[in-house]
Amino acid sequence: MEENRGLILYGCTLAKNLEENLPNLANQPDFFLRSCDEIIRVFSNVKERLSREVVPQPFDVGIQEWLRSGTGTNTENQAMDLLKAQSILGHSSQYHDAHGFEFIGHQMGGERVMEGDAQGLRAGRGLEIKPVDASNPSPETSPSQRRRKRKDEADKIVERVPAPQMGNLDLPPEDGFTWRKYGQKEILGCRHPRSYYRCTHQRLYQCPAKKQVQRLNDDFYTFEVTYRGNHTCNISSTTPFVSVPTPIEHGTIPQTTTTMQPPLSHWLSMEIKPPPEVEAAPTSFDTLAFQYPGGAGPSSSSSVAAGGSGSAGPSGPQFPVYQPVSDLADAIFNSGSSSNNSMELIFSSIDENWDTPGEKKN
DNA sequence: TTGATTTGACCCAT
DNA sequence: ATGGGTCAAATCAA
Repeated sequence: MEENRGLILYGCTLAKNLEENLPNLANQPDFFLRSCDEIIRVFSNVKERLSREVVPQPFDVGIQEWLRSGTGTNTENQAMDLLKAQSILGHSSQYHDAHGFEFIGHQMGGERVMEGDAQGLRAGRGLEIKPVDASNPSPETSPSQRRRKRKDEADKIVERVPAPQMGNLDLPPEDGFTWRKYGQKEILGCRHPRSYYRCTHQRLYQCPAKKQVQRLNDDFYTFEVTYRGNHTCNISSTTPFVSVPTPIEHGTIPQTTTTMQPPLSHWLSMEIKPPPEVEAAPTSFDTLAFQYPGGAGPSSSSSVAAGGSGSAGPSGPQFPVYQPVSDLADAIFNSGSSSNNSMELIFSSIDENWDTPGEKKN
């Protein structure tokens, strides 16, 4: 099952890369085809594997269980899964991020830590996630409650993530959601100002998610990101199918199976090495390589993730058994190269076809 | 024109 | 009284 997860993540990653580079592929149909073939190969592999496994429950439920148990704060597990996936597919690969960090995932006393070999280790930095109290997942909902946040320390998750090492160092780490900055303050005892963000879709969807971003006093290259509230908007800027650590997800099963995004800065920052046959393609696979948001990558200059999207649908991660690749390809072809929402289009298209009968949408 | 960012002011918890 | 979180007008950028 771990291997399957890695394969799926790898497939999604390839699709994401393809989506991000659609504008560059207009004149390279051959490379586009090869990329599609690779995606097809990955998902076909998953399909075969799943079909061989005995699944004692409906497939989509199994996937949701899998997502619930295997994601969330386990970005390092995703890293290892992706590594395994490439191994399964016969790709020689090492697991590096865009800065050449070699990731080592391990667990320390309940706290999950992802360490990089270079500066990350030097600074004792890593992915640090502190779910505080899952039993009280009450997102802020009304203006009258907004001043009570300080009391409600339970409703937050604190992460430490590495800052971009190149490009605009002031950009906060990407986490897969789109955020709108609404404030910045100098904080007593803090060398750097604290920035306040809320979900871009706060108004449209009454999404209460917020985050604070602050550099550490003693490590300019590390952000401490505090998440509060739970996304209800179902709209993310990047890859679907993965869960982000939010208070509501710790402990109880969320009422809505809103698919959350991981701190994508972590697994998006991991370079996916091209498979040999793709490397040999006329166009280097490097054009599809991940680039760190805020660095030289395709990210927008804003504080948030670049275009692309990947709504997983409000009824939770639906996963295809049949037709996924053809639908994906159709969506890509129909989305147009200039669309910023092509992935959203893709996955909404997929959702339409993969919705399990009986499950209702929001 | 529209959406995002900046920044000073305001409000509330401590 | 003070500090942290948010608001909202002004400004910027696409």
